[in-house]
Amino acid sequence: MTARPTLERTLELAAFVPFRLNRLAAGTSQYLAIVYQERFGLDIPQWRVMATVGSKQDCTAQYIAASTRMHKTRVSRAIAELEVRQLIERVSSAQDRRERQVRLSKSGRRMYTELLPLALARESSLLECLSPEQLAGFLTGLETLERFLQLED
Amino acid sequence: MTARPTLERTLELAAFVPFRLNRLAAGTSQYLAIVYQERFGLDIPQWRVMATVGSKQDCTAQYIAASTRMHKTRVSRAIAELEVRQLIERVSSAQDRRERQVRLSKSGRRMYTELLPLALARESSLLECLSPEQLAGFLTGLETLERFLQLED
DNA sequence: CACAAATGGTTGCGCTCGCAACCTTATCGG
DNA sequence: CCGATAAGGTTGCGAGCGCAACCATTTGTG
Repeated sequence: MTARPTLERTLELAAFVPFRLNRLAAGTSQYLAIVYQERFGLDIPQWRVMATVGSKQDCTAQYIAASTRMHKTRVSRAIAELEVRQLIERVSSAQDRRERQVRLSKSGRRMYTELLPLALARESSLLECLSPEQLAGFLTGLETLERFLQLED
Repeated sequence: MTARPTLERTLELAAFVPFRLNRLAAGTSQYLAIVYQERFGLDIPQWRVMATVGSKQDCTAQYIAASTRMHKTRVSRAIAELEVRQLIERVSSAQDRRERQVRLSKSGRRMYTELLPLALARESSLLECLSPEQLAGFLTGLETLERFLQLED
C-alpha cells in the first residue's frame, strides 16, 4: 500500500488527485452535455433545475438550491429563463406569499420525460467502461469521500 | 450487479454520478484551497502554473496549458499575474522568438518549496479517509474513467 | 400591537473565463 | 526569396457567476 512519505521535491500535477478529480468532473460534464445542451438547449443550471423539479413537483427555489448545492442567485436565474421558455410555471404560495411553488409546465414535462431516459442512459454508458467490481469499488470510495467532505444532503 | 434498466420516471440528482463527481471536485478544491489560497494568495490557475513550473523549469505557456488542460488565455493571465508578483520570470527563447521560457524566481522557488509539502500533505489527509482497499479501488476506477474519457496526457 | 430580526427571492456590480480576433515570428511551397 | 499559412502568445468582449444589497413578507419579542 506504500504509505509514501511526501519527500519528493516536485509534483506532477497529472498525479495529483484533486486535480484529477476536477479534470474528471469537467470531462464527465462535457460527456453529458450532448444530451441536455445540444439536444434541448439547456445549460447546466437549467438542467439541474429541470431534473429537480421533475422529481419533486411544487418545490421552492430554496429547495432546489439546497438539493443541487447551487447558489440561490444561480437557481433564480435558471428558473427565470426556464419560465420565459415556458418549461416551468410558478405560483405564489398561499400560506407564505414570499415563496413561489415551481412546477413543470405541460411542455416542460414533455421535455423531462424525453430527457430523463437519455441522461440516465448516458450515465450508464459512461459507467459501463468499468467492470462491475471496479464500479462497486469506485462508488464505495466516492461515498466515503462525500461523507468526509460532508457533501451529502 | 443489478444492470438496472432505466425505467424510473424521476431522477434523484443526488444519486446521479456526473452530478456527484462535480460536487466532489468542488468540495475537493475547496478542501485544498486553504493551502494555496488563504496561505499564499494564489487562485487555482496560478497554483497550477506554480506546480507545473516548479516541476519543469524553462517550459513554455503552451506546455503549461497542455499539461494542466487549461485554456491558453487562462494560462496567459495566470502567468502575467505571477510575473507581476515576481514569483516567476520569463525570458524570450533564442531559437524561437515567439515563445518565452517560464521559470520560478528566487522567491517563487521559496514559495514552491514551502507550498508543495503542504499541498501533498493536504492530499494525503483527504485520502486518509479511505481504507487502503478503498483507495486502491477508487484509484483504479478513476484511471479507467480517465482513459475512457481520454483525459490522460 | 409595533417594531426588530429573519427568510424567500431578485438584482446591481465586479470578477473570471472562453471565444474570436489579433500581433509577432517561423515555416512551408513555389 | 517571397508570399501564404501556421504557431506562440495576448487582448477585447460578452456571458455566467457569486457577493452584497435590496424588496417583500413573515416571525419573534417586548
